[in-house]
Amino acid sequence: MPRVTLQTIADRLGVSRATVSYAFSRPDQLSEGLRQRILQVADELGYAGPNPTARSLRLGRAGALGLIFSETLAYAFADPYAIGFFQGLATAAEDAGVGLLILPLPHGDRRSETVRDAVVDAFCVMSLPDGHPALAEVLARKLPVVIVDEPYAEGHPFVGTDEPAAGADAARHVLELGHRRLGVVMAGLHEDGHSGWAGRERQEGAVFAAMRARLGGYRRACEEAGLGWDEVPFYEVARNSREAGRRAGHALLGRRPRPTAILANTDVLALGVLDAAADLGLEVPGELSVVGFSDSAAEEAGLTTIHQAKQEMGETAGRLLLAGAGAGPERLIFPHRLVVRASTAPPPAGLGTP
Amino acid sequence: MPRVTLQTIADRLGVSRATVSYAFSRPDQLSEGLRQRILQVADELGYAGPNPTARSLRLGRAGALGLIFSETLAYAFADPYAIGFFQGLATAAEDAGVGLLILPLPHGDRRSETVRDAVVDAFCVMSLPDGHPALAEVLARKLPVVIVDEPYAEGHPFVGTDEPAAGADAARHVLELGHRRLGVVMAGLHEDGHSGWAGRERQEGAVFAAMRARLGGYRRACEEAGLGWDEVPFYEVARNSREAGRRAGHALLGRRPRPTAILANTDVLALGVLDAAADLGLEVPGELSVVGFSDSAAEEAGLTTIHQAKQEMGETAGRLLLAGAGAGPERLIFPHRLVVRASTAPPPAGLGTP
DNA sequence: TCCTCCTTCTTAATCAATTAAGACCTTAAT
DNA sequence: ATTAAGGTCTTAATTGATTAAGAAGGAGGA
Repeated sequence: MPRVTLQTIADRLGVSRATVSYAFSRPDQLSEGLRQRILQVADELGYAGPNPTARSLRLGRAGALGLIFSETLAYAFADPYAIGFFQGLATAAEDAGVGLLILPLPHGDRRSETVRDAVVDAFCVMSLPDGHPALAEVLARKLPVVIVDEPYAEGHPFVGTDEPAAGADAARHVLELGHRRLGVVMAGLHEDGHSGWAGRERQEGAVFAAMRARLGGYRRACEEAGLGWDEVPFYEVARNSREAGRRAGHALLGRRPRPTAILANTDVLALGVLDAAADLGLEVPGELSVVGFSDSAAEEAGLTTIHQAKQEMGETAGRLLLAGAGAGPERLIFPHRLVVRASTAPPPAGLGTP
Repeated sequence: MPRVTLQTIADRLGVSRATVSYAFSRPDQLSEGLRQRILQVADELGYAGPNPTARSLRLGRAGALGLIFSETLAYAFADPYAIGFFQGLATAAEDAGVGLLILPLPHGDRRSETVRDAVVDAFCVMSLPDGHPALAEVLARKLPVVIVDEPYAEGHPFVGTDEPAAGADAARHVLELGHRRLGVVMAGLHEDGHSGWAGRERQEGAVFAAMRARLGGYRRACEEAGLGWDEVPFYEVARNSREAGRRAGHALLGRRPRPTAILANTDVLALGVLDAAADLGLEVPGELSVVGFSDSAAEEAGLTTIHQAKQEMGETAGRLLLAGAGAGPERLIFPHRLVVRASTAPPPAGLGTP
């Protein structure tokens, strides 16, 4: 079966290609009778309608927003924070009648033309590590771009959180409750798959800028409270999963003196820490306080966390992109908020502020 | 700033357009020296690389898989079953180096050209109600298609579950435990936003075919156990949310005689029913048994449910689509499995099988 | 009768690439 | 010296549409 195009139909009816095009896209440009005949012949020939790619080329618009994410798609869909953001982005796309093209980045160093070949009108870049080649590929496309959370790139529209302040708020909360023995667990610092205790070097060398900044916030709050950062055990995990959080929880809670408060990088991790506490028969918040981050899986578990306006961030990013490049290099920092629930309380008697 | 195309660069260097094209896509077709000069000029002129749309047109492939979903995107991202499926689909897309284009369907009857204009190589249609116009629009595109779960359309590749059997398995489980007083809550039967008790008519007239079939499974098991279907209170909810499940739970548990077992259409709904039981101080599974569906949010809650191979279904759908239309009208029914956890047990003494 | 205005359709330029086939020149072998 | 083979670049066809401008014809008014 040969391809059926506008021309096929035109030839069959002895009219010009333009006429057939008008029959589909501008009914008022031709007589109703001819239009009906065209539509009928199109149907008989099994014409699938004007080719979208050709249309796209001619009209100069793709009708889609590209979304770049550092993790595999499967992983992205498993992260509640990301999903919240996607929901917002999707809402904006929906309102504008454009699609959302999720672009897989090959995980190894397998070269890919994904970004180069993506048929999109704009790109949303989310959570890429410092120096990830995909950012350069995106910028090379010279389309409107907005970067979400990381990496920090001068001169490009950005949507994110005041990470140092948010991190400090989380830490300050338990410090003000009187805790002096903190522990920290973070996911998403590096891409090398390493899990375990992390010293100064791995902390400061984290390739995900937002997490590095968040960590800086934790640290500043501790130091301002007179707590030496080196006294705070720091556990790094490769994956943001509940199970990883549990293992980290066991590591942290196995230390002597045992921490009375644990700060987790994400809610999912925090839930894992709660699992570990349950394994050990530790009462939360009586014997252990836990703080999460993002308010993405926290409510039902009664987790104290930092709330982020994920959906609004997504919607805003979407609207920025759809408004085109004219918007200029805006830098939108969304407000966060400490949400105190049932996972934090003052430390057990005798273990708090002297 | 005028557009920079291959031709611009060709003119600047006094070479042909073809040569410039080769410089980008087939380096072995020209001397390294010229190639470098071309690349340099391209850089100087701010050339963004070969236009993907034009490329797509010429090559006859879009590099994307279209995904159609009946709900708004925001809602789709909130449904764990859908997310599981997406993960699988995304994995397949990732492996093939193509993107996943999520297409918003306008919710009202606002006409849209989304499907007609989507630049994709194939479509995955998921959970559309009977007679939804989007299916016709998709079929009109004459691209490879696979339908997931619903609607049932003869002659098109299908990926789904044996819903009648799965529904029956869920019901039979509690019936075999000895329960005689059942209650049912289901989401996703209609699109009219109605919540409340649903009689024969609304049950049999459900526009979502898979849910209709699942319901039929519940019913058959009951009747085979000698239980009249009309004796089983049936509550329908408009949205698949935990909160809706809770309200339905209160309605069902407010009846006298009170049901000793409740079958829920989805895990999310089942969690809501558990909330309602907790509100009423009912012990689960001592005083009430609850069965969910999909095994999407069930594990941590200890919920008995029907496990579905969401991810494999997604991966398979993706591979079918990427293999092209040659695959023929396959009909793949994935196995399901009753997973018994801590939310089901025999009914309280005296309330079970005579 | 002549002019104007519509309606309906056609002409042809344009969107931005890819690629088979051919032309031209150099090198090496016979 | 002749021929074949390679390497390098060009020509031109092709992908499938959109749309401004123009042409042809008929209707209506002066």
